Amino acid sequence: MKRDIFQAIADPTRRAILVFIATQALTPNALADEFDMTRQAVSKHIKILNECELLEQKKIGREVYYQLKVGRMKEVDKWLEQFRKIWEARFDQLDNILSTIKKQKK
Amino acid sequence: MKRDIFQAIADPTRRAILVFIATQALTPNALADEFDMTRQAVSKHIKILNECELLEQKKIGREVYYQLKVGRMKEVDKWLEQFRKIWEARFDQLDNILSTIKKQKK
DNA sequence: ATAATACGCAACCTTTTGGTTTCTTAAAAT
DNA sequence: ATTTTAAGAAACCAAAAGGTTGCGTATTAT
Repeated sequence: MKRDIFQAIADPTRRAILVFIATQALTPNALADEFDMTRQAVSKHIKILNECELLEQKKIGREVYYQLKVGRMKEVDKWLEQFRKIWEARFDQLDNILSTIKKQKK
Repeated sequence: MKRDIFQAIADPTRRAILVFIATQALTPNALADEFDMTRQAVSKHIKILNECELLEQKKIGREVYYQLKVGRMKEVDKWLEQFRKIWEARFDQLDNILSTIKKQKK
């Protein structure tokens, strides 16, 4: 289904899950307790995050612990970089649109 | 429809549009030329980006020029910060999951 | 004055999303 | 040995997403 990390973080529940498992490993049930939805719904989100390779998992007995593979977040950071360059360089952001239109006109 | 910036950047076409208008102001028609879709489809994306206050616009005659309000991207950057802290602090990322499970157990 | 162009809006259609309930399997507890 | 618990998988459903075509209006060109 060709999912990417941008789609993964688009959903607010998924973003909340990511924050939860950023610093601790949790099971689907533990996560479901935190949100007002069934475990299966949470599991679906986990599945999506997993497809994006955002998770580490460790099975202990019948429990599965999931944790964020935090390094994968760098992908978003990297995409953002191109804009960061602009907002850091641009002091007079106001009326910038005027100048860039002018540039095109000539 | 309660859209936020994370949903705005979830769509690959929209991400491409954002890059295009980051450094220059463009009209919907000019953008539609760049993508394999109708102007109306592009306009819908623009509408969504606009709802997220990601755009500046300037009407000149019958043309409307859109440009990225680049500062709004800081919102994503800000969200990423909590993870950046972690990936910068964590040298031994491998087997981290083991230690965080252990922490819970005690 | 008339025709052409740029744009936004609305109706419509198909696919994807986010949730549910139900079922099965594997491990743990009694 | 039997029951309970954790979790993934499947079937199903309503709502949202992403696209299309067609229409109305404002501005520009002839």
